[in-house]
Amino acid sequence: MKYNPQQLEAKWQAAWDKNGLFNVSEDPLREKYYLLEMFPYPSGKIHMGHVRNYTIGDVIARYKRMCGKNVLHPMGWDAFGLPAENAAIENNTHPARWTYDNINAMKAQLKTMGFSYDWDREIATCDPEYYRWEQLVFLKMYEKGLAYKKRTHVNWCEKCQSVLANEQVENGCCWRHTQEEVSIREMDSWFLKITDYAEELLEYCGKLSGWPESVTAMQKNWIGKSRGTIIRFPVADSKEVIEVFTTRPDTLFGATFMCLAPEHPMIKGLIKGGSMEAQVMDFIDRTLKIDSYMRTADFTVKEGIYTGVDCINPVTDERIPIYVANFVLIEYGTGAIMSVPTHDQRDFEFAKKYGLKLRVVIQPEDRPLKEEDMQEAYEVPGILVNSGRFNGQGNIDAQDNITEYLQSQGKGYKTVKFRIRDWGISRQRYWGAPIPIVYCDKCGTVPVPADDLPVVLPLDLDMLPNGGSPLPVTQSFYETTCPKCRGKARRETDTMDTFVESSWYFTRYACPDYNKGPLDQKRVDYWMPVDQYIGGIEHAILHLLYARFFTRVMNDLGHVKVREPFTNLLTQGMVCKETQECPTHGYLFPKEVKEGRCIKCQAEVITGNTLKMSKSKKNVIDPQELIDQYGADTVRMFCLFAAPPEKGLEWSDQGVEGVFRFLNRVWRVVVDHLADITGVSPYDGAKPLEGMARDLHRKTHQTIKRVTNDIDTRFHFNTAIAAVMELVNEIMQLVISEDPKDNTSWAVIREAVEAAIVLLSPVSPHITEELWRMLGHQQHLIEVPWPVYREEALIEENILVVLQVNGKVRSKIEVPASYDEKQIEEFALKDQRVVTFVGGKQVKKVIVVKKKLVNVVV
RNA sequence: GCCUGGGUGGCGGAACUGGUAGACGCAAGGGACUUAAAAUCCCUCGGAGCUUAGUCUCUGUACGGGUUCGAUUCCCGUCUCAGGCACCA
Repeated sequence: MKYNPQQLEAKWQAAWDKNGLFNVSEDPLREKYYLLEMFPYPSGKIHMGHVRNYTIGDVIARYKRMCGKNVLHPMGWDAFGLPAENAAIENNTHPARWTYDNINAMKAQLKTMGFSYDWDREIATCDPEYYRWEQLVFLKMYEKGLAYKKRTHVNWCEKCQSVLANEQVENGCCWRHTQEEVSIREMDSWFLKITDYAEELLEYCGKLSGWPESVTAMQKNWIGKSRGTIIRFPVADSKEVIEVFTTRPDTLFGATFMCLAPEHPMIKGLIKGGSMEAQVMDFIDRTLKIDSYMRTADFTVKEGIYTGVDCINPVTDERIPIYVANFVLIEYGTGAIMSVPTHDQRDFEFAKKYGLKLRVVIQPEDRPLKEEDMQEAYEVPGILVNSGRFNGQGNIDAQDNITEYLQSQGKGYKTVKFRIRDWGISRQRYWGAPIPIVYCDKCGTVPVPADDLPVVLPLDLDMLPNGGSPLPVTQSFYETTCPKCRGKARRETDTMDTFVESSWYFTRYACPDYNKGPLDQKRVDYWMPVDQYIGGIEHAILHLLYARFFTRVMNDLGHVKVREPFTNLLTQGMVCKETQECPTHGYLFPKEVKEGRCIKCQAEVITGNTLKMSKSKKNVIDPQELIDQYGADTVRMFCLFAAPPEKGLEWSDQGVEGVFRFLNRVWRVVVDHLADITGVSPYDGAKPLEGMARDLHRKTHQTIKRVTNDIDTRFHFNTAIAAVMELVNEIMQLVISEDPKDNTSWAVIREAVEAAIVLLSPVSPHITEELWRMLGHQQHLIEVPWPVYREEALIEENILVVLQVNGKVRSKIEVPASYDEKQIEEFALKDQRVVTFVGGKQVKKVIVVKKKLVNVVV
């Protein structure tokens, strides 16, 4: 009987489905385990990245289930988003139609992979029954001031025809359109007040012990807390005061000029009627025309202009000039800085360029520092000089002392600044959740009453050919009555960033059918938090930070008990493959290459770098084709075997072959000896064993131990699979080379075969299920308890001891395991090769490591 | 520049707390079976050396040092790759 994966996989998937094998409910008597993979955007087809992500998750889900946990393992769809609108225009269809067709297609594909999802909990975020609760949460946030609208400078992507959040801008470009530079526009926009939670989000980064440090480090970086001091500089000959933010108050006595951001609101007033008014305005106009990416690029030359106005250094009482400078950022600190050219490299360069004064206020301990000799700023610790009463203090101590002094004089105060800014969620898009707000000429901004929710996204309208949102031109949508005065009013036509949906979907999985509120507290409290979350590293900041923020909001609103959503996080690496390029036809799909040549022109194909699989580079493998050829079990196993999950996975067609060969070996070892194996019960440890049977029995239990350890504590599925491969190799050896005739040997073989099947079942669930039934079992494998190794089976009568002389391996001996250290040492010193290498020299020292090694030092 | 994480055979990767470096797999080479091929099975496989071809010797985990009886593993320095942040005052 031949291994026919397609046929038996379909059979078992149907059986699991029919029995509702993966559907779960709350059971207070059992320990819960919530395993979650990041839900996909329904683009139409699953790709290798999905397959890897979901396979890793499925192995853990099945493993935990076999260990007796009540496992929640749901799946759903991040269903709003721009591609649906573009596709709708292109194919003359509707985003909803396109989205739901894609969901159906992808769901069918996921089912052919045999993943153990509870499909009864499926969520699509574009369903009004989902986003109505999101709208409700938005209204509650609005009430508490956590959602607000303001006119401000925002990031605009021309391709998206929409505003983007700061987190969605990468290297000055849109995160979805990496070639599209983001421009700055001034617009009305809705924001969520993530900055209220900045301190806590940062603090908990240090407590997320189940997260990779790289991710928490990135988040810390993004939140960007810095402690510093606000210092008030009076404007000379005026009552005005300019506040600056600095992290280096210790250098205050060396501040010899000030710089303002071009957008600083006080500039116009300061220069009005002054000698420099026209020139300064011209400079500001020129600077602001340059887009923000170019303006802040590191190669942009530092430039500034004197305003003609001075201010007073509050500790030296000296008049210092005020400049406007292109490198000062309005959004950080106060948009004004005090400049200390002697101890800050940027200020040093600026001062040299414009001939400004230098004053050393920190002296190194080993050499004198003089202003006229300086080639660069002195930025490391030292002792304060030229700093009045603070002279002689170490500069680190002086930071607090000077701040306290300023505070006592009313000239400044200690403060904390964050880099993170509020989350801009307005999108000028159609295919998203409507923001439940109404604008009334009389009453102003009015929230939609909770009873009127959901504000349903209308489906009966046509897309605009230019790609813009049809909502602002759809009268039936935007025309409404004011909930307060019943007069004519206009609906908000912006929709929410799709990251809002993904910020709470994981809680909704606990109660997807609940219709009295966003969350059914009882069920959510049972399942939350997510015990293990798995997804791509690309969401290190975006989704994972938003979700942590949103969970805190939901907690403050009383919807969930937890404050952190994800206890453990696994970020899997990308799936990569080398690119192939034809000199005339550009990048080629693997199919377009035959024997190293382009099938269109026969030119020799250039093999390029190994890069993340992407359609644009055409270095993609369609998982469906692999499933059709080898079956899901092979595809799943290869994804796990080729590399540990957090590392990149390099695609290898031969590697897939190899895994397929292995599964065939497992198949044959059972099928070819079915009568012999089923003729006995698995070895139970009662009868003493010897020879190869004893070795195999030991190997079986060693393998159980290794695999359990690899999966449970390390998620190193590659070594777990390797361990089972070793076991299968040993089974084959006994079956083929020894050709056993006795029942005891077959009983040991049966024990080993069953262990191999059960241990492999989370990885390749179909073939193992089939073999398990062949052996006469009735249960589904997922209902079989995870095997436990027997300690006594691991005991070895002889152990191998490595003998070293001066740290070099010279011999290996087998000694009875019962030997103590003294006996082993005696044995080692008598070993012929050890004697040779000692060569009659004086033995200085003998190190004995129990059951492992002896090192003789001469 | 700063913050993470890496660098081990021809390749993907093992080596868990410092104790035999290279598990497992791929590729390659040789052999068995076969009229032949496929499939399958067996053997070899880091490098160099050899008057004893071995249970041999030397060498080898990016590079240079150190600690240790012993270092892929710990410490210091350097190079390099990947990801993130970056004129943040």
